[in-house]
Amino acid sequence: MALRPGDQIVHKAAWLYYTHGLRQDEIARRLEISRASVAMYLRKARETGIVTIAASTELFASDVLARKLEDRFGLDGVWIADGSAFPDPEAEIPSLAASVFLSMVGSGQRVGVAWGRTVYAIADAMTFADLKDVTVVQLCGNLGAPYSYRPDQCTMEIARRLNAKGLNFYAPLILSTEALATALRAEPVIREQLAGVGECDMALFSVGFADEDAHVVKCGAVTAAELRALRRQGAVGVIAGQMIDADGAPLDCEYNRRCISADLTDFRAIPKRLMVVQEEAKLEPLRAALAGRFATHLVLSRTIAQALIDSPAGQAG
Amino acid sequence: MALRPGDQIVHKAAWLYYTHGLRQDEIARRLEISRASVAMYLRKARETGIVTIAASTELFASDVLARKLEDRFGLDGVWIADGSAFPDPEAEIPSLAASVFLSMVGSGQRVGVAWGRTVYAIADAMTFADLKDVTVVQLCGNLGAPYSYRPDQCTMEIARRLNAKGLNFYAPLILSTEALATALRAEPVIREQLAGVGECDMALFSVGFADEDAHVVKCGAVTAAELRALRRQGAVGVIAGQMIDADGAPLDCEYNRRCISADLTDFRAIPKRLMVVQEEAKLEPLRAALAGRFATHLVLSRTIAQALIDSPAGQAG
DNA sequence: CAATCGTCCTGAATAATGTCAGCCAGGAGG
DNA sequence: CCTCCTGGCTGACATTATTCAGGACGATTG
Repeated sequence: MALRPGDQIVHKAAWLYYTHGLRQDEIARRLEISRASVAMYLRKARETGIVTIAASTELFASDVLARKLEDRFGLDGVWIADGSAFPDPEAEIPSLAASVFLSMVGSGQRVGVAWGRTVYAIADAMTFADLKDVTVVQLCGNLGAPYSYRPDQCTMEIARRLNAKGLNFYAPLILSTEALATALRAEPVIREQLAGVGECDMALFSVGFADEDAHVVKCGAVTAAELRALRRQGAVGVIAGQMIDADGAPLDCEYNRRCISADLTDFRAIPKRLMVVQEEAKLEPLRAALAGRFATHLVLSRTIAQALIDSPAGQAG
Repeated sequence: MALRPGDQIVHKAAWLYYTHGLRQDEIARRLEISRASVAMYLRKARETGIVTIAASTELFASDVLARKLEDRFGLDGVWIADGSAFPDPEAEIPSLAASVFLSMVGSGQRVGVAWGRTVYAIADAMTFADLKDVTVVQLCGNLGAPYSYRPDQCTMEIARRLNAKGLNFYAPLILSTEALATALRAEPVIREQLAGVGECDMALFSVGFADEDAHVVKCGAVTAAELRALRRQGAVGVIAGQMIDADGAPLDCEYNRRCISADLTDFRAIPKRLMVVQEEAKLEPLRAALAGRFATHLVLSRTIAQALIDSPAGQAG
């Protein structure tokens, strides 16, 4: 808590520049250092979250299509990335999602984080912030080692950016037998962590494919054949590692019972649940997730948003 | 909610510049406008809170003296302005307080605001922010017309800066008889507003002098003679227009009963209560306010903080 | 104790940004 | 139909910020 002496001057420069609007040369004079150092300190201040710069996401929320989606699916907020703020379309959804996320978290909160390529990209696009007393908890177990978007990495990276405490989950996502999964869930450390899900103020997650491209397949937790079987049983999407059917109900299957992850009923009790969908092809899982009312807030691309509106009303909303 | 077409381009420019880090000339090229316009839009975006720039207040909180005050008076946060971030010592406390305040409010919250020179100065120093669903409520009745720091002005100004809804109090602060005050308190509009105090998530206030310099005297609500009498009865400070004694208890006096303002017990039920003390001479009222546990968070100058530590332990902490 | 390394700093050149007088289009009023 | 006015935009220029090669200083090591 006590500032390192080297950081003090960074804070001071940042304060004078951003709060009082002094010019860099004035600051240099007052602090008796060179102008170049001031510029350097200011960059450091921005990079470490000593100063926070946030642009409004209003642009993406103020849109008829967004309003329609809110009404149709009973969502509290929808943001649509349409590539009109172009640079690098790949980066747009993650950085929009990161901004929306940051505008939703506040000091003192507890946020649950799932995992996946999308969540990792969001973590990566997130600016550093200087929040107080924030806890980031991992919503599901871990994948085997040599996989790049590991759940614990998502959690830790977001925690780092928010200047928050990260709570990792010390269990694999998928176990080989139901019995082992049950036993592990009963372990105090794990039970506590699972119970903690209900205390989150918000959640950040995406929805995954339930097909051969699913992360759980790619990382070897499930074979392609097993997944095809699950699909025949009705799996259409994956939320926090668990299979859901087209109505958004957790699939009653052996796979889900082998899975160590947030209970989806507890999950739905979290007041704010931000879902981010990046891939154009995820219409089916997305519809399932919405039918299951997993999200209260949604970030997606214009094309998939349009597809959602065009698709038949079905069981949702 | 639907952006005015003229604002859309401002949002877009702000997004590209601050979120994606493009240069102004790139943005100009993409948006097919001149670079000068981009610079102008960006200024507008900063001025209207489309982009928010906040510097950490850590510098002022990380200090042994602040820690000591927290321990001694059981406060959740203390910030000390010591003039080391110099420009214009007059402006330092208000802008620090404004930054602290902004870091404490979040979207969806309800904040109560008292009044006074200090609160007005804070409102004035506050940057514009782009919060959602915030309500700013006035904590006490209004003063007579031709006075410059009117409670309703404080409320409305802060509401304006936060992009929030302001709820004014349609009653005078002081009435001429107890009977009238009682009758007025029973009016539905007023009763509702008074009841609303308990629902606030945070409060912003200062503590006033209980002497001839008090605002209530200057603005003519109370005569100097009346105030001397109150002082003899034990009044040492003023919180939201009401007299408190050295122990921080509301003074049981006719004046307080004529006063339309937040019930101080309800007030203390607000979870976060930020008190700001600007004047060096306010040691006595400050001690009273702390003894009464009105504040959970405190912003003050180094000299008065030091005086507080040096003063005998008394009944506080 | 000198050599080596790393860190933090600076001056000067380069790049980016802020400003302002003036221009243009469109609306109101004569 | 012209004139004036307003608001929004621009080009050119002045100001301000960033960068980077190199220098100073202190710590570490052989």
